[in-house]
Amino acid sequence: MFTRRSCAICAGFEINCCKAAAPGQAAATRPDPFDIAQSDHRVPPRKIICREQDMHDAVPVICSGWAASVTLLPNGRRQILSFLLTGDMVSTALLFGSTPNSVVETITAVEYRTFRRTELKSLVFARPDLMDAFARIWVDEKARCDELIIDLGRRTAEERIARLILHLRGRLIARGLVAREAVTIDFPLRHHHIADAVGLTPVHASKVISEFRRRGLLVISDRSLTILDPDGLRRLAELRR
Amino acid sequence: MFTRRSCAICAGFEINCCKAAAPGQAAATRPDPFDIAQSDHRVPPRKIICREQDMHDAVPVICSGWAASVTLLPNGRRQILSFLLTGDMVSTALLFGSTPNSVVETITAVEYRTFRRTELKSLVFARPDLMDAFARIWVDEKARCDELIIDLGRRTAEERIARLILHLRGRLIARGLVAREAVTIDFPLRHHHIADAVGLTPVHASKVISEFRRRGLLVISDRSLTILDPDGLRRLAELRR
DNA sequence: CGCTTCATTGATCAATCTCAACTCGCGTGG
DNA sequence: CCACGCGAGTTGAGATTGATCAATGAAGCG
Repeated sequence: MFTRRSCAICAGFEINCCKAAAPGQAAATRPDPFDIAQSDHRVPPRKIICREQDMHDAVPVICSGWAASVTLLPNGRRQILSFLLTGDMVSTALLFGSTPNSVVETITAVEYRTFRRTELKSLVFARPDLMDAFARIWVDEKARCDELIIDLGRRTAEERIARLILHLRGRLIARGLVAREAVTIDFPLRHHHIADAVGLTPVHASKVISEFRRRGLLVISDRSLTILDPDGLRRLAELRR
Repeated sequence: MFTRRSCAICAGFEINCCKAAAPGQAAATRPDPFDIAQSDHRVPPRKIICREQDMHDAVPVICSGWAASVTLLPNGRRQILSFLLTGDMVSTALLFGSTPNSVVETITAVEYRTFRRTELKSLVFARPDLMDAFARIWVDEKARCDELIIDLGRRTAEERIARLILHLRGRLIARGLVAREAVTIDFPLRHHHIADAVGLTPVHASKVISEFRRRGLLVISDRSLTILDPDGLRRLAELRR
């Protein structure tokens, strides 16, 4: 079983079915987790966790590390639909047995835990409080989805990349995985991840990031990100011109 | 109260809370609809139905006509997140009181019906069968959202437009609003709607559509769409090169 | 040590945008 | 009834953004 610091904002914890969540700091404020089947996995970087078919009865939650949900097009192009961070459920739609047309790929080493879909579903449905927690996760997921549509449809390369970076940082902060005031944070994404997430080529992403560095906005190096000019970056991310 | 032919696949009917659904053809196969508050509205084309704030306690369902959920950017650009057709719920996330960052604009004249959020929510949650129906709607919505991300991120203007048209047609057919074999269908979208939906400028959308016409794939004119070469269009929509 | 992945940079190309001009149809008000 | 303005579609020219191709070097890893 994994040990983590961040169970308190994990999807599995909010829905209170993750056994790892109970023994630690959570015990005082929470009832015992529901006893539903779960299985734990450890995967190295750059591996595929689950393909379309594997998902029929399993709902995975990321316990640690970074992954991405990516769609592969017949012509070899890739689009990352979302990054999955520590504490993320892979997809809320899985609870209803929808077959995703994407694949989950690890970026760093990843620990994840899968729950039995049917069990998890009946548990969530049986309890309004769990359903509310679940709904919150779902609404978040949808909101990010909409944001990405706007980014891809109507924003420039610079704006997209600036926004991606700020959004990721925001999610990490919201999860308590990064201090709000931290200037430098772990950042395992390669340029090709960024490119695939915002609909650009790795070459162009590299050019934009280099330009950001040149302008003193941020530095990405050695698997870490340093935001030197948060306001400048935010201005860029919000609005062109 | 509105009269319609298509209640059988309306979101409001599936969740069985729309009073209009019961008296007609549905009575035989369905129990009486649940008695929750609803209010009916009629709006002319090119009007905004609901802004962000109006939505606090209302969940609208389109009874007839076409509308679009659109986001307005500070620099004047627009992105259509989804088209809303007869029978569509504006957004499943509304059930959970999420505030959308989009506005619903009518394209044709629209009739819609709003339900009280809290009532609808407790009704759906109380009954697993309704919840399943609701979940299906939600999963559909998310799937279309993901598709759009892929389109905007990784497909050309031609592919995007071809796919949009085929998808819309597919939805209309699935709803029984259009015969599967129909060659010409009602199509009230302006070029700027298409452009805003697939992240292009109206002029470029116009050029692509003209090119489609020149190649004998389809004709859009006089508020109707004729697909002359469905296979050619499908081939184009699937895969570049 | 050799291999692969990754980042960088420059040159050139292609897709799409911007700007502009023109047309058409429609509704409105004089 | 006509003039007018407006929204919409078309088309062309030129500008811009981002893609493609190619070469190079650095870093990680068996």
